[in-house]
Amino acid sequence: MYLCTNVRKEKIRFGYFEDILVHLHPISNLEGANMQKNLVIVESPAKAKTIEKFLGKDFHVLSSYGHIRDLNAKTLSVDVEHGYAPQYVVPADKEKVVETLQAEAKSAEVIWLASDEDREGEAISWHLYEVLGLKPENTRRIVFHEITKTAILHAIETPRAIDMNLVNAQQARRVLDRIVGFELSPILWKKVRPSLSAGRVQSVAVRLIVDRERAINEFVPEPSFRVIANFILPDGTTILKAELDRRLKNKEEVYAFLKACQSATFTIENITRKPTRRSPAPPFTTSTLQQEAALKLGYSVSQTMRIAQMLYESGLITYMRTDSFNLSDLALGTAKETILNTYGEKYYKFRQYHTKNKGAQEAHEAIRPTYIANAEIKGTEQEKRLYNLIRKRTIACQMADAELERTTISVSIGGMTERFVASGEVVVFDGFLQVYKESTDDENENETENKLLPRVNLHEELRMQGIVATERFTQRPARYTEASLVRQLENLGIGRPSTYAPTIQTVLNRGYVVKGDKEGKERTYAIISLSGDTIQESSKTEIIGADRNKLMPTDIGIVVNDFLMEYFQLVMDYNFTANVEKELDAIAEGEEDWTKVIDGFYKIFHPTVEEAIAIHKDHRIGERMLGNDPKSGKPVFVKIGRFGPMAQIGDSKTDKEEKPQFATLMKGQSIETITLDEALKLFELPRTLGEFEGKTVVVGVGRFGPFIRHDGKFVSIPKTLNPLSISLDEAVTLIQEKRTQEEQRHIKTFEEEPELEILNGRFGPYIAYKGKNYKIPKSGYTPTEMTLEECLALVKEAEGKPATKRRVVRKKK
DNA sequence: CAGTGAGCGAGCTTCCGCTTGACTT
Repeated sequence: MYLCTNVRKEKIRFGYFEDILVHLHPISNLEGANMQKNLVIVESPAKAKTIEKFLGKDFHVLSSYGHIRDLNAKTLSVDVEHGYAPQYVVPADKEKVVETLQAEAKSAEVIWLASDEDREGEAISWHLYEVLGLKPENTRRIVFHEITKTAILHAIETPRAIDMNLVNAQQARRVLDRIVGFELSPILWKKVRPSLSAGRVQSVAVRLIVDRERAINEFVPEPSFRVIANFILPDGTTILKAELDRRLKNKEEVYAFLKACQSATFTIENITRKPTRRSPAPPFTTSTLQQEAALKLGYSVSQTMRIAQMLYESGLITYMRTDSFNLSDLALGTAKETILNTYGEKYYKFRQYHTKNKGAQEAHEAIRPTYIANAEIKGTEQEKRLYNLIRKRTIACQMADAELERTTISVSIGGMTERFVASGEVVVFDGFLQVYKESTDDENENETENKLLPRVNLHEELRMQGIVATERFTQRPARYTEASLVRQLENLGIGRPSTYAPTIQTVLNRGYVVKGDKEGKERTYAIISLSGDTIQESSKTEIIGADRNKLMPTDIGIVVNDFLMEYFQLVMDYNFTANVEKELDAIAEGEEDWTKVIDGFYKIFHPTVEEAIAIHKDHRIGERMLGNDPKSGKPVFVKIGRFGPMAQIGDSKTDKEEKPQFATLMKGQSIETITLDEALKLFELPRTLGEFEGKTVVVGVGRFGPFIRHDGKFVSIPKTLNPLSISLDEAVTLIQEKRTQEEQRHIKTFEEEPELEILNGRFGPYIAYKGKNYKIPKSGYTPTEMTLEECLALVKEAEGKPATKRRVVRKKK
């Protein structure tokens, strides 16, 4: 137990763990005939399997499956009054692993703790040491950065002690995250909604998305005119397209400029050729793999990780949760060989990439194929595609630069200072581009790039064919995708490779963020063109701001974010994690005591928690007062209700006489932006539109959006119609449409067997029988002419087969 | 599939980082 109290560097060096080294048996002693019992413990079972092959039969290699001990999941488990002492327990799902390891350790001569060489890995070794009740004399701590025979044998020859400073840095990290998460979350349960959560990583992830959405809302596009001219070269046929070297501010400027051009002479004023180079991107880390797999293959972050895990378990790639650019000497060698064999010497270049964070200890390699020469793998189509991506990126990073030539032609306009400029890029030597080109999520990739320019001569006079000035607008900031959010988190040093995908899942699960589409708006823009002697103006429309599969904050996300921003700036600061990391590094260096670091934080943090609870004693977070109801004079406000954002007239706390009225906000409305008038309209629902066929037609909003009720049946109102202003005629049309759809749904029924029907569904005709649905094969059947026997035969056939495999959606709690 | 929301209030929820399976609803 004294191990987790303040241990200074000196104490470590000459203390408890030094004994482990002091009492080491010489290695040679281990090689005796009956002393083959070495137990090596690593973190991952796949790694265990590989290493066991390298070490031979004297070594048994087992896996701890990550951490084996943690703070109790149900309670704070940090004694904030007594030195922040953590209470660790072995979680239920780890009991079996611990049992196995304990039994094996008992009968082993020497136990080698071989968890990763980073903060978490060091802590895993220490927990193993404690939980398994290991003895200093026969326990050794070893580390290796790559899984190769030489690296592992070298590690075995150079064991060290457990680094308690590093362990303490991990304990500080763990305790801090627990305190932040478990002190903030309960405030949200009370003030906003049960089961919500806040934390050092997830709350900042939500903040990024909220901030971005606000920047988008506040963005005002600024127009300007982009001017492009077409010139005819002296040969009379070839066209040179060039853009004016500045944008024109407004129509007046455009007209003035085009008028001046009518009589101007255009001359080739300058031609420059500049060689440029492009270098390959470094090999993949978790976050860059996630980005490229999203851009090139369309995989979600979690999909990429699931597929990569399969490849890793099959021994095809190295570990997929890493932030290291490092490649083993072996990998560098085989990459070289592959490139020389396939592309030749000209294409090879040795490169070493350095991991960005300087203090980082490289626990793993970059993500690469285990055997780089291996171009074809067995597996699913998805696995093959991801493998190819990884392989190409790995090979490309050891290839020569691409050499390009950039040509710029400038055309002077008689008597003016502006120039028309055409630029093009030609690949002189493709180098790494032959294998891999990095993708970009920049939507305005310039179309004028990468084009071959026609041959022109200096001082040549050109004939102007036409000039077109098109109104363009500055672009709003882009919404985050899963992958671009991960990239931003990594840039800020927030989160780890193993948590990027789960963090996104958490903020989605809590309802802070949704992944979805946004419809664009139409915008008109002006085009002013000069052709021959005439200047013409026209206008066109374009759709702007449309988005697919982007992350957007919900009302709950915004309300929670604003609350956290108001009271817990320290934790919400984009630099908070980076600052914490500095402290953790100091602890790892033995310069700081971990409990003192935590105390420094807690003394600032905890009072803000108390303050937030006190101030918000009888006020819920996120309520916004809109004004008073003109009819009753009662207050109208919006807030987060049990079922999401809602509006309310009257307050039960001040008004004991009458029950308040409630109305759910409609899709697209937000607590932040809704006006009093818009909110009051919501209370007009449900509204009776009139009668149809002697029955009332009512419009309302339910759990699944706006609907019309008539004769006990419901019809959804499509997005194109506004439920607040829908007319009786429109409603009747919808009811009739639904009826014809219903009729078409029933293709065929059978008198003999009323339980069996042939129906028309979203995916075409199918058989419905006793509550289950059965597919009708595409060929060989005409649904309208099928007999009952044929149908029953298909049902029987389907029953015989095992149920179609279903994808596991999510573990339900 | 479909109009919910207080009131009296038990007992529950939650963090971040390591790592893989196991439920077939």
